[in-house]
Amino acid sequence: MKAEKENFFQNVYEVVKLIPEGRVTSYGAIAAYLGTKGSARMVGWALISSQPFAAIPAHRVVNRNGQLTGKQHFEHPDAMQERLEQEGVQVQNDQVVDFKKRFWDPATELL
DNA sequence: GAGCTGACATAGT
DNA sequence: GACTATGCCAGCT
Repeated sequence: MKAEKENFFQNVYEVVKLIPEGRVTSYGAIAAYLGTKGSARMVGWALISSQPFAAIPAHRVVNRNGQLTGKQHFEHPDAMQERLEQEGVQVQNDQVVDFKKRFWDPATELL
C-alpha cells in the first residue's frame, strides 16, 4: 500500500513536530510509536526524504545513544547542535547531555 | 536486475 | 556490561 508509506511519513512529521522544546526523542521511539518497530532506519529516511525538512525539528531526533548521527544531513553539520543548544539542550561531543532526562517518548507523553 | 550502503535497534555471545 | 552479528526498508551504483 503506497498510502501506508505516505501515512508513515506524515506520522513521523507529526510526532517530530509535537516534540516539546528542550526535549529529544529517538528514532526507535518514533518507530515503535508508529508500530514499525525494527525499522527505525525508515524513520531516518522519512526525515531525509521529508520535503518540509526545515519545517520540522529534526534536530530533536537522535539515535538511542543520544548521538547526533544525522547532523551530517543538516544544512550544516553544526546546525543540529546549534539549534539544540538554543533550545536549552546541552550537546557535547555530538551527544545530548542527560539524554535520559531529555528523552521524550511519544508513546508515553503523547498518548 | 542485483548488490551495497545507510539518520538504528534488538538479541545473542 | 560491552561487543558482534543480524534484521528492517528504501535509495543509489
